[in-house]
Amino acid sequence: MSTVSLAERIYAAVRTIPRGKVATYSQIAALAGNCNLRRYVGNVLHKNPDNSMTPCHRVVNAKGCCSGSFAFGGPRAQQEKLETEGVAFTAGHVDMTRFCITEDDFQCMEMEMEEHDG
DNA sequence: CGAGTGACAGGAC
DNA sequence: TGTCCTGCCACTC
Repeated sequence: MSTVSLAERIYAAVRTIPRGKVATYSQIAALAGNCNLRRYVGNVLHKNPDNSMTPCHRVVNAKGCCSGSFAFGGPRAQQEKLETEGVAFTAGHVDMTRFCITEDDFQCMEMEMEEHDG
């Protein structure tokens, strides 16, 4: 069961995003245990933008862009980080058809979550 | 029109 | 107090 707080599970979910992929808020929320937490995901990421510990640059909205209004050091930094990992940008946003996590990735992430959670 | 989304804001416990 | 959840609502497809 959950031995950690919900916020920590959200971070853990973000950390399980495979390199070279991105995930949406809904997917992170689902991974954390409740798909209705999608609002809380953004909330919690904003409250703790410690991107050194949590690769929040791999978290984008459903369209594949960062919010635009706010990001750790600007949307530009997010793009550069992602490009370094192999995530290509198209017309200013991530090509979700290629870089959004798949169901396969999702299940791997769930297993990793269990390992961390116990 | 309905369904999905959200880097918010605020209420509930 | 902090953590969790949920509403609103404009926007997109």
